[in-house]
Order: sequence, then structure tokens, then C-alpha cells
Amino acid sequence: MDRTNTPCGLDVALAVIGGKWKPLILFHVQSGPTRFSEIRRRVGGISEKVLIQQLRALVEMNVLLRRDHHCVPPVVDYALTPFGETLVEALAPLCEWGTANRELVSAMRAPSAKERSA
Amino acid sequence: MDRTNTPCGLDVALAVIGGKWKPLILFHVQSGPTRFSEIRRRVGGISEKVLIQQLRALVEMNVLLRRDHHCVPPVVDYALTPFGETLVEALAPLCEWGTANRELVSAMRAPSAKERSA
DNA sequence: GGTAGAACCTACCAAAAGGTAAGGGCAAGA
DNA sequence: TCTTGCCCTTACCTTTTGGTAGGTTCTACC
Repeated sequence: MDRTNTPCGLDVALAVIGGKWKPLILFHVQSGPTRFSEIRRRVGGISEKVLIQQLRALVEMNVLLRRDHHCVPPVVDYALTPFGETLVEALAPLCEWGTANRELVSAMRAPSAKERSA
Repeated sequence: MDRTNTPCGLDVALAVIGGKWKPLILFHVQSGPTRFSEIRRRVGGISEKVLIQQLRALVEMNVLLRRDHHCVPPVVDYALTPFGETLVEALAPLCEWGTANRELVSAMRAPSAKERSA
């Protein structure tokens, strides 16, 4: 499924930030280097397995940098790369759009509550 | 899986444009009202079933407007709603980012080609 | 000694998304 | 009459994704 070969750049971006948790991870990491367990706590509701998967993918894409402090017990943190920062910048308007339209969208996605009771 | 209840607006946006084909559909429809069969041809590689699914979802979200010309054989076209237009505007930077970084990203996603031949 | 917490990994499972193949009603064209 | 194109629908299957439950290595704390 190569999504990097179309006329629309959105597919490229989606290939990078697609997935249930990646945008959220980026959101919580943009404030600075963040430890694994801290990300887990901030994101909330994500399993360790999935968090690691997403983190690894982001690192592979050169969006995040993984820093292992080689000590025991382990200390690892993740930070945006310069490339990752260009991505979160490009993401900003969409993020604002989402924030501005959250209620609208969630209302459209769950009209069933009223409909069912009617 | 309600993704409209997080502090990050990206989740809202992803709830709307998530899916393999939605961004591409939006891309091909933004030039004006487009017929079903025309979208299918432009997008290329999508099955009718899936195209309809995505189109329906987009219509439900009020991003697209479906216009049925009630004639036989059927004529139907899809156009951006004003709401949909605000979305594609918010999407533009990300689209540019993707276009600018397509090669970079696809190189990262498929480094195996060179590695295998080496 | 037992437990907790750090940052993972491994199997196994379930749900969602996507894809294939077929059909359907109708009209225009061969 | 037969086919083609239009805009879908349905049933079924595969792939992808996400989730659960366990384990690991090590230290620090009670």
C-alpha cells in the first residue's frame, strides 16, 4: 500500500500521521522532549504496545528522535526532529480547524442518540 | 471509538478525512461538482463499493453535497459544501508539506529497494 | 523477600477497513 | 436483442490496526 505516489500531498502526510494515536502523540511531544511513561500518561487510554509501535514508526519517519540515556532503570525520551517540527507547523491549521469544529463534527458523528430515542 | 473528545483538534480532522481515499477524493472534487463515475476515473484504483462508502461518509459529515439529478440513467454529482471548503483550506498547508516531502517520505518508507540491491 | 516502576517484547485476538465479485434497473446504441 | 454505462447494493473474504495479557531486566523502596 504505497501512498506516496499520488498527485495529492495529503496522502504523504497521512502516511506519516495516519493511525489512531500519532496526531495525539505529536501534540503531546511538541512541548519538548518527553519520556515514554510521560507520553503514555498524557495520551491516556493507549496500550504500551501500541504506543511503542507508533513511536517507532514516527522515529523511522524521522519525525521523532529517540534518546536512550543508557541507564538502569531505563530512561528514554522522544523529541521532535527539525523535520518533525515542519510537520507540526503544517498541521497547525488543521488542528485549529478541528478545535473550532469539534462540536459540529461530534454532533454529526453521533446523531443516533436522539434518533434512537425518537 | 469517539475521536472527537481530545484536547488535540487533529483528531477531529482525522475523524473526517481519515481513511485511505478521502483526502484524494477531496482533492479531485475541489475543482467543482464532479460526477460519481468521473471521481472514480480520476481517483483510480478504488472500487465502487469503497468509493461510495467514503462519499457517503463525507456527505454525512457535511463536507460534500450529493446532488441527484433524478433522471435515468442516473446522474449524480458531488460538490464541496461551504464547510467542506473550510476543511480543504485547512488542509492546504499539509498538502503542500506532503508534496514538498514526498520523495523524502517515500524514501524512508521504502529504503528496502536500494538495500536489497546492495 | 516482595513489590513497584522503568521501557520495552511476544503471542494471541478482535474489530475495522478495504477489496472482490456479482447483480439490479433502466436507456441508448450496435 | 445484446451490450454498455450509469450509480449504486449485497455478500463474502483478506488485510490492517488496535487491544489484552503476559514476560523481561534491572533498581529502589518497604
